[in-house]
Amino acid sequence: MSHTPAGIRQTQKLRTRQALLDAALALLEHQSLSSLGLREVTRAAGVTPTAFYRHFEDTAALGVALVEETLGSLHGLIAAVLAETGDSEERLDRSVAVIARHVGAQPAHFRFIAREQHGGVGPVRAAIAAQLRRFAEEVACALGQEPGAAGWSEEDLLMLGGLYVDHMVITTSTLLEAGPEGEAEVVRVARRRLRLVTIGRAHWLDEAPARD
Amino acid sequence: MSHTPAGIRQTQKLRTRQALLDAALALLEHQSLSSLGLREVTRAAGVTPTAFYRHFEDTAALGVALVEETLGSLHGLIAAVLAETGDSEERLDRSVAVIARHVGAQPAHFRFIAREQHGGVGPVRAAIAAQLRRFAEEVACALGQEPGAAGWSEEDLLMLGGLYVDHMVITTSTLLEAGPEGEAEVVRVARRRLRLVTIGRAHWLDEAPARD
DNA sequence: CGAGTCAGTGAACACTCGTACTCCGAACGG
DNA sequence: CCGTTCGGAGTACGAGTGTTCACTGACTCG
Repeated sequence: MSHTPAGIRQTQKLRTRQALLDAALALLEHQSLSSLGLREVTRAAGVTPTAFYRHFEDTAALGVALVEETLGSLHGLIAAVLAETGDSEERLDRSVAVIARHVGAQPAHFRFIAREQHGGVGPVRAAIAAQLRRFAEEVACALGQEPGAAGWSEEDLLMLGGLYVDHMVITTSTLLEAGPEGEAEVVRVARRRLRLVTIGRAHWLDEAPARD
Repeated sequence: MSHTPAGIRQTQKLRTRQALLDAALALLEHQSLSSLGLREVTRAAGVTPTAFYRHFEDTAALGVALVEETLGSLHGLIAAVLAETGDSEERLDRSVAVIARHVGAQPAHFRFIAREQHGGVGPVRAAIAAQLRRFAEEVACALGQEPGAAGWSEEDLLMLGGLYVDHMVITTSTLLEAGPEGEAEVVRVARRRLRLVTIGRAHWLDEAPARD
């Protein structure tokens, strides 16, 4: 339903495109994008190397597509979690839980992001940085609408949003390293860290100098 | 002076070994370790591919050596900075300044660390993680000896040390992305973030629940 | 001095890689 | 219905890869 105006042709095209993306993601579990071969991907996807060019110009372009696939659908989700009612403590726990659940559900996607955030492929780095900046802005916006944010400058809100987002990223990669059995401990420490930040937030206006 | 018991032979060996490390580091500026070719390195170092095996088993082993070279000499430095007298604000500014100076002095080394921290080469990831864990422990130890740390559990000190270390890493990679001209702004934001953490630290015992 | 060690050489191995061709045949649009 | 479009197959090429092997010659040490 909804709008699927595509014919059989475009459907098949999208199908193989997705096969390429999936195959690449599976291969990227144990290596990084810069060492991923075009042929390697097509072999795993069950297509000929030449077919790759019908969908992506580079493996770099494929990487950018993977970034969109992973992070593109996450926007708004954080804002939604932060917008729910409850005190700081509750919202904090919920946020961490949401992250842990997402990472547990699609580990390969987040491993890819963590790996390529500082990886060797420029366009992919840029795509990830752009998405994370958007996240930071969204978080800052959500924080700005809380009552506790009165008196905060826009710059400090962005700083705080970036802080939260960076910690989100760190937490995901720590979760991936820890594996399922270490998840509980990682979540526990992550919550403590965020709690400390929250406490600092509550006293920010009392003690932070106006300017430097 | 000191102890250089090595003959001409071992000296030359160490010289080419260093040439390999330097060449690799230069090449790693624009790519990641997993895509770094053995031949590529030897070519840049002015040696034949076979000579590589006299020094390293893998490119992975070379990566581990690079980790040691970059982070091995940094231990104690942080503790020294933190041990200096002055209030939190001063120590905080000094720490950030030290980081900025080191990153500015040897950007390639830190770019390598940031890139391979979550990169595709397992042994290198492990080596970096081990070094960072040591840093976190050292920071925790230094913090524990301050008067303000009275009443803190060892676990919370480690949590805080890890928080500082992770932020150190984030700051370095942000500095690298920003380049020399953006350094001042990055340092400014980094200081603010640390200040927020410090404020949270000051009120931690008042508001943090005992256990979860 | 002379035997032994060993860092580095050079050639050859069997691959994999990205890319440029031509060609096929099913889906498309007038 | 028929000509066109186009996703994908197949083949081939040159370049680059990691690794092995026998070898050389300068340094080391008894």
